[in-house]
Amino acid sequence: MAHEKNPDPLREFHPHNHDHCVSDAMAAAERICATSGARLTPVRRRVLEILLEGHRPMGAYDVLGRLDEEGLGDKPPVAYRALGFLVDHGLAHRIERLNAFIACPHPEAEGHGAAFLICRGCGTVAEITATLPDLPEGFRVERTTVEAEGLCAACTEKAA
Amino acid sequence: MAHEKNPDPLREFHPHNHDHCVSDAMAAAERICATSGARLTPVRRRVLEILLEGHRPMGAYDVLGRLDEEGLGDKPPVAYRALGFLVDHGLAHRIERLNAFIACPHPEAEGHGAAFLICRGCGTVAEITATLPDLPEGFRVERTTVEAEGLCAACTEKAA
DNA sequence: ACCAATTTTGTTACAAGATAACATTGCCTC
DNA sequence: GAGGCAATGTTATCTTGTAACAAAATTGGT
Repeated sequence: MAHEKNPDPLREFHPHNHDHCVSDAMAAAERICATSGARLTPVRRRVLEILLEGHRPMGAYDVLGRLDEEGLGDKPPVAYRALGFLVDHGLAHRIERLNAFIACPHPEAEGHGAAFLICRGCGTVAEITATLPDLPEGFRVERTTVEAEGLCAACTEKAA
Repeated sequence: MAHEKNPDPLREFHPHNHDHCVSDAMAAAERICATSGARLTPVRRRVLEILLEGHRPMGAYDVLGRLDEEGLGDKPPVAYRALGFLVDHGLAHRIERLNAFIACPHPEAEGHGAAFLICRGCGTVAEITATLPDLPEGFRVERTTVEAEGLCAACTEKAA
């Protein structure tokens, strides 16, 4: 079974039924972990849900606060370890400019070139697929960080 | 007077006369500040020199340590303010993945698309110019972060 | 079922990175 | 030489992230 086609990449900037994002991404995460043998333990699963529900970048300590409320842990390594697991398995991404993490909305489509549009107005972040143009030879690229900060359409209007 | 043509972008990964980098970039910085009216004060100038001499990404506290040795200040804001000035004026860049700063080797050629190749073997960082491929419409990009981590040619050999 | 190996979790204690806020000094202009 | 602005000095605190080790849970072999 193949994954669905990648929907509107700017969906994040518009109203949409976010429950679908959450349930779809959770189902995809289950499949990915089942396939790879990775263990989506309770804390890891809950952290992924928190990120998906938050629907925007969250700092490790934001996530930790949520875990603490739910009795799942209150020490930094708890959050960092779960977040590290999710990032390692492509279920979440780290947004470097924000020192924050965001759930990957379509983890089964990944591997290649994830890029992020960060609206400085509303804080929304959209993940898009961007192929990085030819970097010089003589350097073996292993991971890329591509983040664009600016204003989404709605915030551009408001600012006008 | 126009600036020189951009030399080998992977120069950073090879031996080269780094004194030239330093003096050229300092001269360019002086010109830029003279033109724009920005004030390249002693601490700011010295921080730029430190970055240029270091020739690789340096954390704010690394820079502060150097300043302290020279009696130029020992409180974090001293370093952060000078680094902020340099970044704002395109004389240095922040490498997000490393929480570090690096001098711009050719500040008069900038404005457009700076990207960075980060060798995880030797820690060297090269700045290149990369045009970001078409991002979706409906988002006004103001700044981009493009960083590629991997192995430079020399470190790839060593690892083999 | 039991043991050994590995992975995951729990916890302490820090290290590292960054900024808010306010006082002071220097610089330019009129 | 007074007023305004830019830059510096300083305190204190906040945020982000990790090293290190102990304890518990899971897995796999027999």
